[in-house]
Amino acid sequence: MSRTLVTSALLYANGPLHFGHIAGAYLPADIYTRALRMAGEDVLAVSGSDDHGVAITIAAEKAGEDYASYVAGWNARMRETFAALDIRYDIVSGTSTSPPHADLSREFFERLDANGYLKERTTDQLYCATDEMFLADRYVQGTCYVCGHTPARGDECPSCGTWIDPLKLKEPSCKICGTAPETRSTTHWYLDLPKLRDEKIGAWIKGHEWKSNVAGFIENLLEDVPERAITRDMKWGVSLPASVGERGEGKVLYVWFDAPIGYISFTKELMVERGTPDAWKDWWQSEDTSLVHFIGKDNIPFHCLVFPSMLYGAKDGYVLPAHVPANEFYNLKGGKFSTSEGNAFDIPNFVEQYGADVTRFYLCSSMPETADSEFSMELFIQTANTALAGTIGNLAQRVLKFIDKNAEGKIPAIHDDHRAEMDACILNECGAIEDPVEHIRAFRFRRAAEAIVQNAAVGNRFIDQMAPWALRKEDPVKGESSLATLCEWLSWTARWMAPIMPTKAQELWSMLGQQGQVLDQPAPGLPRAETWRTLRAGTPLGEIVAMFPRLELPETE
RNA sequence: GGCGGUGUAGCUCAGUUGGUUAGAGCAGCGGAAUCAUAAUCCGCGUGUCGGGGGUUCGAAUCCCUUCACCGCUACCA
Repeated sequence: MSRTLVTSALLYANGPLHFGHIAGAYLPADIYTRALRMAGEDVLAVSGSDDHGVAITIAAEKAGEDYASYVAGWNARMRETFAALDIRYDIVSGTSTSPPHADLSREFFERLDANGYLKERTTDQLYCATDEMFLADRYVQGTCYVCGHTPARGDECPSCGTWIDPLKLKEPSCKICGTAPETRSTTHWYLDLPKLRDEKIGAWIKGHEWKSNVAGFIENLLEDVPERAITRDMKWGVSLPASVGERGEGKVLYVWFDAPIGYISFTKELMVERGTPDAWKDWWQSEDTSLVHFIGKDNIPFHCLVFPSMLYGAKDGYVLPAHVPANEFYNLKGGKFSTSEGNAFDIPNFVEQYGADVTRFYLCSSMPETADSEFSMELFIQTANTALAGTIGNLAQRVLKFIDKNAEGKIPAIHDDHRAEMDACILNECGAIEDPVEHIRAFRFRRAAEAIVQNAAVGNRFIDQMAPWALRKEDPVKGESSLATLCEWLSWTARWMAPIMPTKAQELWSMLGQQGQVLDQPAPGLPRAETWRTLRAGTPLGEIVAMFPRLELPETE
């Protein structure tokens, strides 16, 4: 049986999730997972936090917290945000807490080494004796040796644009404590990406079909692939395997190396919890698995080149990604989402005010699929009121209330005399019908959201055309048939909505008097005249509520 | 500086491997209907596809150039 393994980019644990992350990597993964599951497929969804790296240690020290609790704090915030938005994974873990992670990461190191893909190299680097650490370029400043500008960062001079070699910087100082660093030599391991590219990954990338916005990016990436260091001189991280001996002392795996391995570690962790410790191999080392990485465009090099290189280089039967549906960036109108500037919404707060499904729908319909896009409060409110309250919510309301008043609150029967006419009208004459799940499978999320609304509009045309309020007097039996048809349509609407708006879909499902969870229903696909009617006449409706209350633009905007 | 992206109707965006009169949603204008959360339905767009040049029988779609805005610049994740 084929399986789909869905991953969402691990959140770097030094800040909260904002809508850019959500629209880029998490919401699409959740929608995709739900849609495939409705279609009866076996799906595993994995995500979590990326906990290592210098940025985190510095931020934690600034905050006066130890690394582990600092990271745990952001991880907890991430879970809250997922809960608020109803984004679900089979496991959300963290690279510093997942039990199998350190060993598995070391195993990757050893296998890559044994297979000849690692190189050891000694270089000089700046070392701060006060902070007891080698300084990354961005943590050094000094005077530019080309133009004399001060301060110049360790990587680039803001004045003349020269690429700075930190070792040549005049009067270098540590950005953290301000003291002058010294030069020390250190040994590191490098991943031989050029070799991996030439052996396999280059051809694989060229032969693979990528999303259009990904394709261009990685092609020219291939031209100039560097060997990349995969170790660092610091304490916070995964220590090197014992097999490298004392040369590995005081060193850890570089954060980008261990981070993607987290996807595998978390899967292992989950399978251990489930009592099937070997089952992770069915997902990671089976030809039947379709591996899908949801990421933002900043992660394209890692997920299309580096991580596949690692998976291949381990030579342990790992699958390579089938799809990397990277999104572009989602900006806040007039700027970008930034945690530091306070122009990022507090998501749980936002959701409490406007509702999870409305938020999910708007993010889905404005997702940066092919180009950067933006979040606008005005458009959010407008979308909620026109597409959701107006087209979908109102369809449910006008049909169900009418039945409540005029048809005893039970699903009416379709009469044989009218069946053909009604089917032809709603299935063929009231407008094009699209299957949202089909779009979701193709990673066309915006189109999927649009399709749901379009299908609801078909229902609105049908009711306007049939005018059951007039038929009630002229031809009551036909009126009932039209209402029966509309109830069927609403049940399809609920199922079409489910992956994107699970809670609202369930609400509609219950209003129709249906039992169980709408997400447990098979994905509906497109209705066909012979088989599309499934409701039982006489079923009493549930309590009728307004699905999408109209929203107003806040004054403060 | 380098690399990359974007620039299509008032707004947000689609435009597949170049090909009939360049599309959607929202907003706007006109009309119909009144079951419904003043929610629905119908009709209405002469857009220099940022500017300029080129390739082609034919380009928003390929090439060159130019302007504007944006992102990244790899011991940053």
